[in-house]
Amino acid sequence: MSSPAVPRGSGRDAITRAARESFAERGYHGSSIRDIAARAGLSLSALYHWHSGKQELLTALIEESTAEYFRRCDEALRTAGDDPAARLGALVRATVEYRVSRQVESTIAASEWRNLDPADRERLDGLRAAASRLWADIVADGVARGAFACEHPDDARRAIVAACNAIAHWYEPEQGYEPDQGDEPDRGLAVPDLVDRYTAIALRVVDCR
Amino acid sequence: MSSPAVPRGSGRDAITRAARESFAERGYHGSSIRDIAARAGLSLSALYHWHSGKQELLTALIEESTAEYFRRCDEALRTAGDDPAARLGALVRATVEYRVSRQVESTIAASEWRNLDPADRERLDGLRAAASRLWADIVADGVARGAFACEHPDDARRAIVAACNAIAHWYEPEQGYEPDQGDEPDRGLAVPDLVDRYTAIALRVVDCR
Amino acid sequence: MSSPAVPRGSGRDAITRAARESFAERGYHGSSIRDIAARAGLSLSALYHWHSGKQELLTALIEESTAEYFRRCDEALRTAGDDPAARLGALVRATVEYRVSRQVESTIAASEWRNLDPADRERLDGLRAAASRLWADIVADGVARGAFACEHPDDARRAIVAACNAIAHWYEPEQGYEPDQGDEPDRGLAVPDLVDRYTAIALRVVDCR
Amino acid sequence: MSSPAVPRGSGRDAITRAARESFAERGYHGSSIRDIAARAGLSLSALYHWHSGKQELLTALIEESTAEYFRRCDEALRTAGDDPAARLGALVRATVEYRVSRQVESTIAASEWRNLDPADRERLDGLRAAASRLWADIVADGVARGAFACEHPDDARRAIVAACNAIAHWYEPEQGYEPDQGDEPDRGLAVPDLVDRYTAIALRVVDCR
DNA sequence: TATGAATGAGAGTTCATTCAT
DNA sequence: CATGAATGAACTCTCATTCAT
Repeated sequence: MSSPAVPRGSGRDAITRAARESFAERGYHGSSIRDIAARAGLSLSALYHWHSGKQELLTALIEESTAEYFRRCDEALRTAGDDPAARLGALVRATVEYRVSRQVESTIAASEWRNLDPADRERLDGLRAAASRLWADIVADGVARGAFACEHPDDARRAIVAACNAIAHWYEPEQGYEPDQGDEPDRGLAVPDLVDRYTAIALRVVDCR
Repeated sequence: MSSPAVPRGSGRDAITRAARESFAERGYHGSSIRDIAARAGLSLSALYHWHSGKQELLTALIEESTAEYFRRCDEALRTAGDDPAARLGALVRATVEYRVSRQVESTIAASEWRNLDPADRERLDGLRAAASRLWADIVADGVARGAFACEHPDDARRAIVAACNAIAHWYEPEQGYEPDQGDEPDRGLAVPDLVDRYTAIALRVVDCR
Repeated sequence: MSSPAVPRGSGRDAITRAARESFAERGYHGSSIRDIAARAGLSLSALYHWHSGKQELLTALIEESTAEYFRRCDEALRTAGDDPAARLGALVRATVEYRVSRQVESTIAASEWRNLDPADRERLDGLRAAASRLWADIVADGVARGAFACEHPDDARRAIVAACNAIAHWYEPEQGYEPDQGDEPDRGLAVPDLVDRYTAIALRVVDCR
Repeated sequence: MSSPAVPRGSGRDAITRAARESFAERGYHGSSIRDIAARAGLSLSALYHWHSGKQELLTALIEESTAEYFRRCDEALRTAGDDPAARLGALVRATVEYRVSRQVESTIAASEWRNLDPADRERLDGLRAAASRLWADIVADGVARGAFACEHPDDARRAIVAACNAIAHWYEPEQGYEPDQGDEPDRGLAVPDLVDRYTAIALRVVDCR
């Protein structure tokens, strides 16, 4: 009847995309796989042809996104040298860029973590803890070397991470569809500028000399 | 037959409590009204005797919690005088105290906001925006009067709010059940100390002179 | 609209009855719980109000029927005295009466045994083996005491049991709805007569002197 | 990629074999056509290339097996002479040999008969009735000629048939994989011996002089 | 020959809710 | 006040089958 919205053979991506949208809008438990399949322009059965179920859709999404975050952190720190401020800035940059480029996925990861199945959650909890350690080590090092003067490094770290993460909740990309709707001054802020701003904030939070 | 877990007449509260627990653990869509009734030690029908439905349980919880936040902000600002730093500190205190004393409810409010029914959501959106304005006005005022030197007041505001809000995700109250298990240095930190720490962070974020 | 086929509160039995019918007609996997609920004149949800699921319907049916068989065997042997022929006759009577009075359930038990869930199956396998031993002991005893002259007691036992069990496949109770349709001479044979016939056969199979 | 488990061109048989296994293990409605294809080491589409569907797999299996039973009965009776005992023995032999050599198929035929589609079922019902008549005629003849003294020929016939048919439920072929595991005395009994035993039983059941 | 992609119908089960008492 | 009984809609997932290549 109507021309098929999805070209033959490309069902997998269509479903992944639809799942991402639906999880973002309604949450995991609020999303029905019927809705996901419909969004993808496919039948319910096609979804099961490509994926093993609803849980797998969530797991794949979160896992891929979390892994990317780690890759970004790793790369950023590898080229950051030894200076605590530079290292802190590198991590801020990695986090901000991740939160902006993976705005939807990173938000889903944050809010639907508990809906991972236990085995996957445990595995990924490891990654999370490792990330937390990256931040903690840098702050501790900065304090130890007298670069950072903050009295409560753990709170500083948490504050910085929370601030960076929150970006995904409000940021709207540069070239939006409705540029005239300019009631939000930071709409369309370029990412490098955003990184600079949050790096500055982070350095103040740790009280960098 | 079995001794009633719930004293007569206190059914309403028992249900409210059970709903709070369940929403916190599994989210709104992940919670079943049967599970809530069971947690409360009551029958499904008793739940409907006291409340009009699942939606109402969520709305009441979020509304009450959000209203309390506003009361706290209001009171804090009323006694804060005119100094920008003092006013910012007052708002930080109100927010931190709220996030700690209403740890569970405030988290639910944040994550289940989208599941409010449209009418309620719209109404409460107004409160949210008002809160955002409280913060924004204080920061703007501080910048205008030269008390705060930060270049990007909106980002500063967002960072502070995010940091304060995040407290609910990790804070564990003072008198825990296992005080010896001291592997988390900030476990059981007293609330006034917490307020001081986050006030200091906030002042650094706005670059207060 | 139409008067309810099922009086309030009596849903449990209606469903049990419907499940028995459906399992008998179509087998376990061939029966849908939608069909079972419809046969019972109830909604799908009512089925789940009374039972925990399809599996439980099968298990309850088979378990109850199997237990009854054992009760019958037990009682029959308790009053049978010591004579091997009498004891064999007692077991034949118990089996025939069971197969006739529980015609449908016993057939389901036989054909759907493999669809029990593993835990239940294992438990009931114990009962089955015990029944087999009852038969085997009697035949062995009769042979040992020279009462039975058959050369292959295991085959004799199996033949007798198979013959008794098969009754459920063809027997039609005495007062049928259409007594004129007399093309089957044994239709409506009285149970005591049936017992006598099969007792005689059993005694010939073991070659009773 | 992977070495094909199934040699080219032998797909048809592989599927028939797999269907037989699956129907035997799980029953018709409990078997999925996907599982059958997987067992056969073929794709779902290959199954449909060779067969027209699930129903046909069942029909073919039952039909072929039932036809073979008739061939065996026919042949056995053709060479059996006129003596009632010899003729009864011939039918016992045909049945036992069939039940042993087609152990799996004959069991499926018995238990899945109702799942044949109506047209096929009706046709094959004719064969069944004819078989029943073969037995009945022989018994009646023996009784009429004074060779068999049993009082209830129909019950005798049913008992004999049931006993022979039951063999398929317990018999284990001669050359098992673990011949030492001799806890079942009749394991591996040679077929001619089995035939002798059941012939003897049958003759006792009809009370042959 | 043989395949991977796609489908509609239906499976068992759980949901929030209402009714009769 | 409070209950057990009952419901219809929706859920995730599997089914046998067909299509396009």
